[in-house]
Amino acid sequence: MARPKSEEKRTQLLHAAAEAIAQRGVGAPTAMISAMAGVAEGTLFRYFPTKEVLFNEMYLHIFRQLCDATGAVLDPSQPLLQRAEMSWNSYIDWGLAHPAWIKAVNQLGMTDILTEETRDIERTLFPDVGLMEACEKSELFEGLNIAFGDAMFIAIADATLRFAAQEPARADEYKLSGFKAFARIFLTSA
Amino acid sequence: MARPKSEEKRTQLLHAAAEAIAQRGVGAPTAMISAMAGVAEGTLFRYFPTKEVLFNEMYLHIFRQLCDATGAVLDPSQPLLQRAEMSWNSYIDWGLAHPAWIKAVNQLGMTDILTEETRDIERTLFPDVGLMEACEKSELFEGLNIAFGDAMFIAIADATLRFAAQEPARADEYKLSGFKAFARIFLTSA
Amino acid sequence: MARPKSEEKRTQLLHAAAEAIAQRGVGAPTAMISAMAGVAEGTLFRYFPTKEVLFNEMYLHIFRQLCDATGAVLDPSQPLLQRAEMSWNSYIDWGLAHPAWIKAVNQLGMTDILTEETRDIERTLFPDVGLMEACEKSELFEGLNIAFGDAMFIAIADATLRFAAQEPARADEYKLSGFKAFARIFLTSA
Amino acid sequence: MARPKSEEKRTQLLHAAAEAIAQRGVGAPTAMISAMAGVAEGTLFRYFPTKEVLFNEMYLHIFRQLCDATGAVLDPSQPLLQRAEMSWNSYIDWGLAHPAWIKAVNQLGMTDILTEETRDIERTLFPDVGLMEACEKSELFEGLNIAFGDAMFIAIADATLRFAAQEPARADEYKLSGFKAFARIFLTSA
DNA sequence: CATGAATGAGTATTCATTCAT
DNA sequence: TATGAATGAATACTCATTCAT
Repeated sequence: MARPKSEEKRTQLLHAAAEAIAQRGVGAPTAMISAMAGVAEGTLFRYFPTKEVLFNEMYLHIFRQLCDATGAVLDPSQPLLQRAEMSWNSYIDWGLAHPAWIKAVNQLGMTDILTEETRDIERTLFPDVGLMEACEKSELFEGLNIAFGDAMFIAIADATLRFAAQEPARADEYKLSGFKAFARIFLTSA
Repeated sequence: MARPKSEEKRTQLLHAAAEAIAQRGVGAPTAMISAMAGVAEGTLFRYFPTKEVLFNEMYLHIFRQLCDATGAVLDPSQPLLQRAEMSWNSYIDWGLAHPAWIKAVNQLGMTDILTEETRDIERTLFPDVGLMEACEKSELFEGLNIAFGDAMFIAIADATLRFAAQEPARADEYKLSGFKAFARIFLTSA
Repeated sequence: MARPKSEEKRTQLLHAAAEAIAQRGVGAPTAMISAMAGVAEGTLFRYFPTKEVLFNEMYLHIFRQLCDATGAVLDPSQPLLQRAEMSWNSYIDWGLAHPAWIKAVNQLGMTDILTEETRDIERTLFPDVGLMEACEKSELFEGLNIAFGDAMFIAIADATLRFAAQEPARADEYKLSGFKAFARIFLTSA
Repeated sequence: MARPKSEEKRTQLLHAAAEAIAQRGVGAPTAMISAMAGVAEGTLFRYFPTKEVLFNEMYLHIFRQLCDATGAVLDPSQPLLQRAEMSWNSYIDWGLAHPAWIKAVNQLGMTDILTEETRDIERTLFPDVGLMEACEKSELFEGLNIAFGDAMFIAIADATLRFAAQEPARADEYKLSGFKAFARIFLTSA
């Protein structure tokens, strides 16, 4: 269908929305978003029918980028440990490089603004680092939801990110320690 | 004095605020909060000068309760593993018993509404499960911020909580698996 | 009738009201006034049934003081010119000594808060400097409202006061020049 | 551009503000003002960011009109006496024709709502009737602020206006007597 | 009589959305 | 299609007044 004219403006709006949420929370006015995107107030609504739709699409847009960064480095021929570490490092690096986006996504994620549909798509998106399989095999997570592994990955990574962002000088140490901690969960032979 | 300001109303407002945030996010109207607390709109502002102050105090109030629950079970004579498990279980149990409060605290925690002062007090509050000491001794976290351990505890517990809350029938399994995973980080002999 | 207990509190409230209006205009909250008077919020309403009544009584109270100061110096045995000058000087001196009260009275005077009754009493209060008689006799004001003279006195004095207050160092010069100007109106032989 | 902001609406808001202040004082609600202007409540704030700004701009707008009326009749070739009388008459006529505006301006003028900037501009605006020069030359006002003359003009005119407005049938008599009184100050040969 | 907690109507301002240009 | 002026419902906070203590 007639996707509105400028794909560029769409992207600008998406990014502006993320930036605005990072700065002012989900209460950030649409007028602020359109201003940051360099378009008129009304234009925003030609690309997204409501603020909520904009936020949902923004969430997936950013999450997709995060997943791209995290998944791009996956080499199926490598063993789980290596793959996991590559992904971990990419995740942390991406997070450090895009603090506003991380903040926006985390903030939005706590909210009921995200629709069930968005949550469904989100689950689809996270790259298969091998944790689901590891989850299934692990006597620790036997029988539990296979997304539990990914959730741990993200939970620990986000905590790590917070400390790394606060002490940039030692970001690498946090990155490494965080991963080692994470690895112990999945890669320790009982 | 004419009538002392009612400690009960204060508490009702605090709890109403938590409930309201859980239901409608930080944009929840003060009118909704006062209604839920069973007081007049203006009364809220005799107890808390602004919405932000209310939210900050609410955050600490709830966090304090959470810490009380988590820390009450600590028995210094027990070894770290046991202490950690007791606290872990209390945390998860408390979280399952108060889903709205957990949601409110998490939501508020992502926000810039919390002042630096609130954050400072928060750090003071979390009970000493022994993770800071473990952090310092661990070769994993050597030299890093000693709050990293507590952060991991909370990050993993919150992730666990989310899954447990979603599948209440297996809450105990999640609780146990979550703890085992956490324990591997701190209690694995390298 | 049972005038409420403390005449002192009544006066404090009156003065506090004047001060509050000077500082914040007629929108000054009753709570501010009671605080400035050193009494509880509710106490104000035991002395004055409404804010408007308080303001009306305050207006007359202050105006009465002003008139006392202006009229006290009148010596009926002196000729008009001297009497007028004495009064003029007292008015200006009193105004310079009580800037907040002048401000409050002027501010309130422009407002519809003052009742017709208050206005009536006010007219009664201004001391008879002799201007009414001078008015009647003057071919200038023949047949016009005899209060016109007092109004001129006050109008010119207030303007003088504004300049004198702004340049306190030359207050005396303004006082003298203002009076001379005023005198030309009434005391010039056509 | 979508639609230019309407200069007409701006003016309507300005006039509505004056009318509202005349009727209800500076506490007049913005909702009342927008209603009187025939626009939506929110529209007011697209033209003036705050009520205070609106009031300041209104003050200057009205004062400018008053000055235009008063100054338009000035003919530099005429002697001071004639010029002053022309201006005086215009002032009184304008005031009688726009009682609400006069009331609004006087009310606002007593208030701290007017900024220092507004006061500065105001001083700039009053037409040069020749009183400043007369002030300088007069032995009466020698060395004093040259604005003293204008202040007297306005003070006496406003007092005159009040009486004239109250007895419209004799407005002309007040107008003439007021001017004669004023003239004695400046135009009496010592 | 004095107090100050409680009230709820009232107010300035914001903001998502619409629509005339 | 893009714009931004216009809208009015929604919201945080204030304040005169009441009344239980």
